[in-house]
Amino acid sequence: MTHPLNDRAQLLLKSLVERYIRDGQPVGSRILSKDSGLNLSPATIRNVMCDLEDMGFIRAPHTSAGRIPTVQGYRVFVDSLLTVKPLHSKEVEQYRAKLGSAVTKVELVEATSDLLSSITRMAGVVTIPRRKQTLLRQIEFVSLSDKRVLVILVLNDQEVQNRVIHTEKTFSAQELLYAANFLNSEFAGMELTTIRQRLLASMQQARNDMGEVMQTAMSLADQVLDDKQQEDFVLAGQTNLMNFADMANIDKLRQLFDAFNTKNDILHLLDQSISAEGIQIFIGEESGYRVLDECSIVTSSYKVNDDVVGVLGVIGPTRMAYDRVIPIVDVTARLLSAVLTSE
Amino acid sequence: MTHPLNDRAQLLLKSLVERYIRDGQPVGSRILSKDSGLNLSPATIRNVMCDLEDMGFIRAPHTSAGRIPTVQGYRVFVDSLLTVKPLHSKEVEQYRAKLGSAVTKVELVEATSDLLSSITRMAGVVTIPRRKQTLLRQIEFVSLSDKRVLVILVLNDQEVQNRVIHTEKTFSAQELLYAANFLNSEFAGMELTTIRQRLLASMQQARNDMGEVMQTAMSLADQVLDDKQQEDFVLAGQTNLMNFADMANIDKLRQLFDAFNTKNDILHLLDQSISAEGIQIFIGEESGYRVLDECSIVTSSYKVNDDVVGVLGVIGPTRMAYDRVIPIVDVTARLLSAVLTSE
DNA sequence: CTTGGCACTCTAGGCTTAAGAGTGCCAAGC
DNA sequence: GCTTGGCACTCTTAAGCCTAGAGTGCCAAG
Repeated sequence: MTHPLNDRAQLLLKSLVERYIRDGQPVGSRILSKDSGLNLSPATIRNVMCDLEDMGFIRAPHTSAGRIPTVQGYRVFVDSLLTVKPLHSKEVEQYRAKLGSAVTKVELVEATSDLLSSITRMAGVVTIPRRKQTLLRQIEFVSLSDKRVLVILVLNDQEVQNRVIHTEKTFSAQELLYAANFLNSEFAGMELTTIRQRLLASMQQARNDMGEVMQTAMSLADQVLDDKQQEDFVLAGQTNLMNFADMANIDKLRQLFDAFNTKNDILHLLDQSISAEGIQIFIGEESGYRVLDECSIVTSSYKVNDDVVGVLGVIGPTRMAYDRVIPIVDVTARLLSAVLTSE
Repeated sequence: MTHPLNDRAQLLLKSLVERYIRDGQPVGSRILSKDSGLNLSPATIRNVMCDLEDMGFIRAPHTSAGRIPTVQGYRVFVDSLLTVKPLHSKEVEQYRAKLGSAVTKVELVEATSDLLSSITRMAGVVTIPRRKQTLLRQIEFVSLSDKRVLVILVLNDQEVQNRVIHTEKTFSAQELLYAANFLNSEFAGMELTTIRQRLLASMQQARNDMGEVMQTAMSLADQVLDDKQQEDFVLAGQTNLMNFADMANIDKLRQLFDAFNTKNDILHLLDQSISAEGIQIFIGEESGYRVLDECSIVTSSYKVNDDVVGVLGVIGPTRMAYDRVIPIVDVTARLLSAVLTSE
């Protein structure tokens, strides 16, 4: 459907939202009359504002205040009225440099989150990138004290994971070396999920043919591969949110912070953006989570080699400078993708 | 020196502080007259309160409010007037169970921090335990892609550390295995600092006598051992602090949260407790850090095998229930020590 | 369709007032 | 000499009142 709004109404809505975002004060007809560029008297403007209110795009906090945007008002503004402020290339260069100085992957994610929060002066959030395909490069066993074995997985040539597993008997270093060699020769270079399937298959099929050590090696490997990658995100600048009187009462804010700590809700919300290309915006109650009622979230997915692997974004008050935040999130996502892909 | 306070003044100060901690309201002479158990009229009490004010233990927020304790007042209260509320053994058992369910060391520290914050409804903090003596159990090398080697250190039979180092040439798996075997046979079971010293010594002494691989092994090991353990702490329940109107303005609170994120100041403060036996308490400005002006911190060191390895504590408003918090911190420190020692 | 005029409504802030709490001091009493 | 009731005084808090100002909706004229 097209908007039931004529050009003039759209322009006025745009002016109103921009003005409100700038000043944080309800906007009245007089201000809008001067501000909009149209040469209309306040009375005329009032008529239009009345229509806009009927359609649910703006509302008056009380009789004699101006109007402020509703969630639907912001929505229209963001979807079809917004003029985005592109970033200067100088700034972009600066940001690129900041991300470039990160060494490990975790540092990179943290740097990105910091970057988002410091530029926008709101809260920045970046999910830990998923591994799209996880190739096993190498597996090693180290025997610890009795009945405990340390398993080291080298994945994708970059990442290292290790965990300790408990076994039924104590293995000698020889046995473990033997097992590792076998697994490496058999499975190195393959995908973890594939390996897992094959392991299961051969364990059932050929139970009797295998030596004891080999059997154990397989069950060890199976234990190790049997856990899903848990999702997580890194948050920066949450204290920035304490500067916004918008989220008036401390109690709301506390609930929000608790949600950051719990992580579940936020993760679910971010997950929704992972499938969508480009910038995604949740305004106020749109997110569906009560704690975020007075917040907006601007997100973008980011990629490695054209595969989406994570989401980043900014969380702030509904009344935020979308024209600035959107390009920031967009550019940051691109920069992060570039860094991850070039590695 | 002995207190310049007679018994009656002490009793009244005690009553006043207890009452103020309970209600959060300035305490007047009438209340104290009923509350203290002494059979004295408000007028008499007023005289004593006047003395207490002159000595700097209490003060009146304004002419016609009651009195509230000053930092020095709290100090006297905590040092010599307090009657501590011991915990029920049932509770202690419960706490022990909570800590017992943690698997890794990090989980244990987090559980402890959670425990402190959930019982006290304030913020809990636990430093990551220092390793007092670090025995090398095993060292392993895994060659990654070109010129990068993954080094795995197994320490104290429990801990595993790994890091990636960059080398000048690419080593074969054979070479690395050889090097690891050498280092293990030479140094397994020794302390890291000792190993480091010996490595340095033999590298200078016998440079020419050693094979190339051996030299590299040593320099690899040297690179790995050459980093100090960085201090850190785990914080839980910081949002609990948002419930205290005491730290009235959001701005103070924000500064405090920022200090939690920066970690430096808090770490320095906690460090001061690591040398002191038993419970340590910083009240208000005593801590020396402006952000903590309206907070008190109750800490205790904790041990592994009688060696102090860390500090834990609780951070809350100056007006906290010391009689409850002190035993909680004390018991938690003992429990944590016990769990760490028994491992 | 636009506009000036106008009555109306509602808020924010300033001012006043009254109630209440608590004090310090004094003089009387044990 | 300590204790106590009495009393004048101070200061805060909340309520009530009032006014200025902002903004509205509607209407009738252009």
